Amino acid sequence: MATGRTHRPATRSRGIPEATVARLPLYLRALTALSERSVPTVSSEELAAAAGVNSAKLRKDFSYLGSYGTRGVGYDVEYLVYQISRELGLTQDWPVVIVGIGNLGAALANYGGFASRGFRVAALIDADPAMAGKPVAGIPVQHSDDLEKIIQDNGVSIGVIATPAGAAQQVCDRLVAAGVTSILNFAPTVLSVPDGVDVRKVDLSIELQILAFHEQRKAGEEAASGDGALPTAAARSESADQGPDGDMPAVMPA
Amino acid sequence: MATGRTHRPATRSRGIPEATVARLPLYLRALTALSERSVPTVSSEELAAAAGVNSAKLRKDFSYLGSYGTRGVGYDVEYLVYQISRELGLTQDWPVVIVGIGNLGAALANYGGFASRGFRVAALIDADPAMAGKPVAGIPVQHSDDLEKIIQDNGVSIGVIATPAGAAQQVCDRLVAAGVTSILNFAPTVLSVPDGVDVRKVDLSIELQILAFHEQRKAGEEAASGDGALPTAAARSESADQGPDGDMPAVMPA
DNA sequence: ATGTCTTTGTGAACGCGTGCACAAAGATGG
DNA sequence: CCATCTTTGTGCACGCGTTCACAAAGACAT
Repeated sequence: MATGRTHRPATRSRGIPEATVARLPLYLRALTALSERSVPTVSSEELAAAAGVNSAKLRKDFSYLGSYGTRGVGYDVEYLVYQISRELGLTQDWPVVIVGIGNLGAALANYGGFASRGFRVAALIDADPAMAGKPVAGIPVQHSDDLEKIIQDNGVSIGVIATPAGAAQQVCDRLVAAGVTSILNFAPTVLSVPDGVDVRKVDLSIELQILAFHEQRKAGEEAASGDGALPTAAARSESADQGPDGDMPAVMPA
Repeated sequence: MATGRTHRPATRSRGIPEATVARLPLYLRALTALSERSVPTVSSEELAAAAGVNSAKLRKDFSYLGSYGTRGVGYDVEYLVYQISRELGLTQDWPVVIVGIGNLGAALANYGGFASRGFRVAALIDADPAMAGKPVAGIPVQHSDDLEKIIQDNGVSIGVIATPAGAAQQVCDRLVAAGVTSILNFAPTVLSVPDGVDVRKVDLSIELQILAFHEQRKAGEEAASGDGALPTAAARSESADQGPDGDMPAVMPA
């Protein structure tokens, strides 16, 4: 998994644990798949298997939302889809801006899974004047000079940062000042934001490093790294079960 | 953050907690930045601030690696960079294959932050015959028919899946059968893998949904959703502190 | 050498998340 | 209406992760 919670005092919002919130989208995806197959009800056991979690955990998660199941039967798929969607705030439209239209930004802009989840790419913003006006994914790129106006005109509260690390904090500050209160950060930097602003971070490099750690453990051990030979301070390394909407990865062209 | 741990029995590898492992790359990035500014030593307080964590947590994390600090002074930057790199297995070369060269796969292939961390894109693989031979990021795309041979010839143990969800499990199975034991999955699907194989998942859609949840909490509450009016089952919704290498987000062209 | 001052390393307490195991609830059949 | 069977909802215990707070360790000055 490529996630990491940033700047979140583990504040349990109205009794729903953060860990549960993080799993709701997972359940929702599995449920939507069932819904498309016109499955009327599902047991916690089946749904848990589809979502890849423990069934007891799933039931406990749902218990935070209320008692939506029927004992002896299971959960009504359609009803549960609605309840989770509502809880996640997906029944409303969320305009989103993407800042930094490089390779990644463009890939994000092309992602088709936004709309089906209530997210709408309201604008693409880049600092490069040469990009301005050029359409990406059918949306013309706008220059970052107009960032504040774009945010306000569209009532945007969620921003995606896909700029180089050096620009991320500055972009973040402007987004926040303009009214954005939730940020998804792809830049490899720790963003500092005022209280009340949520930041979530996606960092491929970190994910790979975590995999490498475990990989080393699996492969190694017998390789017996010379633990004794500690280097001096100068010895630095030179260093098919298809989702409903999401038939594509998070970032995929149509 | 766009991460989610998948299929990991919280097995504490040789005493290093999983949560600590997930933070090591963060420390490493901060340390590398200090190293580039030729800062010789750093205190836990300073480093923690740079990495965006609590200083006590950082010290405890480091304590799992050993006693690398000097009381009254702090940590030797270069030495710590080396120790963490070694612990994460970044002192060796990790050949990686990317399967699914769509928008995202291409963006990943162009990511420059791989090499500086010991990761090397050994091959790009796609199922589309039209893609075969076409260079992406200077690397010719190979057809998925040759997947097994590519894995084995290059000694690849880490695979990145950037295919549509429908193909992900099948690709995963083939990767695993060919010898891959760590997978970074960008497809919105729960992958099932045998024991001994690590899977980490990156899902943009989930991250946005989590943000939407908190956003709704912040904006809402007074919006007073009509909780009483429960819909029938049919009422479904229609639905600049620059990192060293990582001057770019995880996925950015050179 | 002695004292002071800074910073590490960690013992201990606390809180969250997980999973077990079971009682309560309801469906279903006779 | 009663018995049986399935599945939920949850009380409880356990373990991991976080944080506090402080003793131990060393640098540095005198």
